[in-house]
Amino acid sequence: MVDYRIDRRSGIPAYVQIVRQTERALRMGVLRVGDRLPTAREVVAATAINPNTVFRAYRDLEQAGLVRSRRGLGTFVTRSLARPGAEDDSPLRADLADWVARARSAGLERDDVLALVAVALDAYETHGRERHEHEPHAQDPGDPGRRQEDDA
Amino acid sequence: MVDYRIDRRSGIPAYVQIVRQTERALRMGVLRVGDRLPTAREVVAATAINPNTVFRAYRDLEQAGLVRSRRGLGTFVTRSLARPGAEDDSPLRADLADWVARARSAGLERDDVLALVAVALDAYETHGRERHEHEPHAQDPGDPGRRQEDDA
Amino acid sequence: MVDYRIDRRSGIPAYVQIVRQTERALRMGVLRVGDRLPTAREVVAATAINPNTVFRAYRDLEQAGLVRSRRGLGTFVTRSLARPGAEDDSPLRADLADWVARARSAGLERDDVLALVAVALDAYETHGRERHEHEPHAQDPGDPGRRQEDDA
Amino acid sequence: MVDYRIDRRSGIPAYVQIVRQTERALRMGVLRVGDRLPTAREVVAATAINPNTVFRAYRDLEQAGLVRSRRGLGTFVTRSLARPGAEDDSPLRADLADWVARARSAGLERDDVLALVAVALDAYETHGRERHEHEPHAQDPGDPGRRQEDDA
DNA sequence: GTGGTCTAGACCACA
DNA sequence: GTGGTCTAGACCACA
Repeated sequence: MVDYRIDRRSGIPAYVQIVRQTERALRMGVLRVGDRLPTAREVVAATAINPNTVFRAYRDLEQAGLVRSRRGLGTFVTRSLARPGAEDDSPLRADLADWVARARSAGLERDDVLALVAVALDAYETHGRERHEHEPHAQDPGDPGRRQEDDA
Repeated sequence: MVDYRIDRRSGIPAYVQIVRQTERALRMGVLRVGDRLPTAREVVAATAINPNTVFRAYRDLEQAGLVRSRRGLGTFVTRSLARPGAEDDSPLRADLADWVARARSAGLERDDVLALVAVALDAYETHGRERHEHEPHAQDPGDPGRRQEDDA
Repeated sequence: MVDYRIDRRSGIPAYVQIVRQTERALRMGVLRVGDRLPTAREVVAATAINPNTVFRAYRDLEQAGLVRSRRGLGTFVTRSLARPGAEDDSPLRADLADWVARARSAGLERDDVLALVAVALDAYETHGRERHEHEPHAQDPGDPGRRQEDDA
Repeated sequence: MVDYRIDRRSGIPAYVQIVRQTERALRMGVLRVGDRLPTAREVVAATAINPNTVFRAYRDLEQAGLVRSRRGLGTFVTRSLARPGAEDDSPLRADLADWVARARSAGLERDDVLALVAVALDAYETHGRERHEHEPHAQDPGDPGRRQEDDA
């Protein structure tokens, strides 16, 4: 079950926060095709935001083709964003956990970490790709896709 | 020089994007005490947003004590957010660059990476801290600070 | 300028009525790329529906790629649905006007006419296509496309 | 036998779709006085909607005086909306079929045709009536009746 | 009970 | 001034 956390001081619209947290849950495999999202009432109880706002977020997700709302039944996941390589037990995740622990232990705050990651991603997308790649793979090197606003 | 990039589709207010990008530049040491922020005119030229929106962002930064506007001269950084350990040539950054390259090469998109990092941070803050810490340090483990909404 | 007419007894949600009337105006060339839709306030003044409802309709149109809302400026047409053959002075339109006049003069109400047209369209899509076609043309015969609920 | 088609993406309540399709069948003479409407069970099997929704539609039709539900027997048509001039073999219908074929062959989509017809009806009701009428008839020109929302 | 529409109204973002 | 978010609350549609 996803549990949404709304940060009212963040300046990010609550409905955007719900959309993004849902997408993240889809990417991480926390939500799978067929799963039911929490009902508007449940989200309201958990987050103290208005049902209309939840509804707005779910509608956006529906238009993105990720979920389907069925009146009287609930809202269900229709498409996964899960990626192989992002599983719970993958070496990538274990190594990341180690790195995060080192970074935090070295005195970096959460936001420092996020800033570093954003910069590292930018660097990779701009010029790092070639430096690191020793064998070609299926990635489209020209189109980084619709970037989520991670830090802006 | 910071160059702001405004993503109009992100749903995040433009002025919030400017504030966050500025904070990130401060954290990364891209902006240092005494540096001048781009003028509203420059930002307008680069981003096609209204100067009032830039002023609004700079006002917020000033209230946060990070910059100081001096009439007729410009807006100047008054406080750094740079962290030791986040320097350009730090091992942390090199290791992160490697990890990012592996993740991207494994087929993960930018957003997948950001989701993984957010989850790793959450895990660290919740229960990973003890597991990974072998020697105590000065961080107050109870106060992660005013968290930037990274993923919401 | 489009002027929306909301029929509150029709059972069709007001926002759907606005969306459809806008699409119709685009099809008929009444609205063209670059044109500004009436502001929410103007629609409210003309129709006595709530600004939020107008907003909802315009957002749907935006997500359909037909218009673009710009804060502080208004909402603008970005894509035309105009079809050659549907111009004001086309023979098709003149002949239709004659037919409508005959039908109405024969005692058929507006709804009778609409029912007849719907049936004629169904018949054409099902089996009439071949009967009437003497020479092939570019139409895709298999996919009638996303049918607008005309009569349901 | 009417067979209802529910378009869930249309935004029009399912029960309204049933009511309208029934009315259309009555207008076209597809349903006649004494005919039995499909049972809720049959509609459910064909459309996957809830029986309560069918009942709701039939209740509306009954209140409009068009049908009568007889417990245990079914729901029967009690009033026709058929119009002379709309028969299967009428010249009006043949001419309309030809016009529709021309329009579709010219590249107009179903929705284009519906938009054209709606506009032609509007034009006729507004000012075309006089232009086209050469002999008076029994229609009350002032009362177009309860217009069905065709396009809204 | 669950989703969906609509309203009135406050307040914010942007030009 | 124009669009956009959010709330509270009424009421409807559907299962």
